[in-house]
Amino acid sequence: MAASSATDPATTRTASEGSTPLENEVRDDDMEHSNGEITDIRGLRECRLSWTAQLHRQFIAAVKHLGEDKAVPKKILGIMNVKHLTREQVASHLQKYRMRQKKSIPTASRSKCFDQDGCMEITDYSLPKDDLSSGSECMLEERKDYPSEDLQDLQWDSDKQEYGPCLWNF
DNA sequence: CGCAGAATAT
DNA sequence: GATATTCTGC
Repeated sequence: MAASSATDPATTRTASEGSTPLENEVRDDDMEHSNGEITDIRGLRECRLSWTAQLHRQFIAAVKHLGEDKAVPKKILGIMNVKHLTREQVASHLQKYRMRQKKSIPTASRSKCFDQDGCMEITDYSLPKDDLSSGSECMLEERKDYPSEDLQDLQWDSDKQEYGPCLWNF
């Protein structure tokens, strides 16, 4: 458990973020080799997108608007209108999102209902427009009157999830 | 050939 | 467990 994986994912930017804090230039390409040398730096690629609750909301809102069954990465991407962010990133997250539904619903069906990880109910699905540059505006209105059946996503992470200038390095 | 989905790897 | 990457099907 020495776990030195002090990733510290949440504290992306809290208060001040004026001075380019991270400069990712580390391209450690050291593959593992069966020599006596330590080369375990692999796996330490911190460049993963942190899906914050705010980002989640835009994702969820887009999915809800399109329809869970019709929501495809490209459309979600377009509706979210987040400058960076690739289709793969949305697709990857979409998998997780869908996986959660498939596991939550058929499992309990409607018996236990109370989750285990303390999912907090989000009653505010607004589309706050993150960044915009082109005239791509999305007028989406969200209501919280979904069928109470799909109540699962989101995990209110402490209080770091203040939304603002989403700036992940690319 | 691009996109979406699942499978797999990190 | 979460996200990225890879592979396959369409």
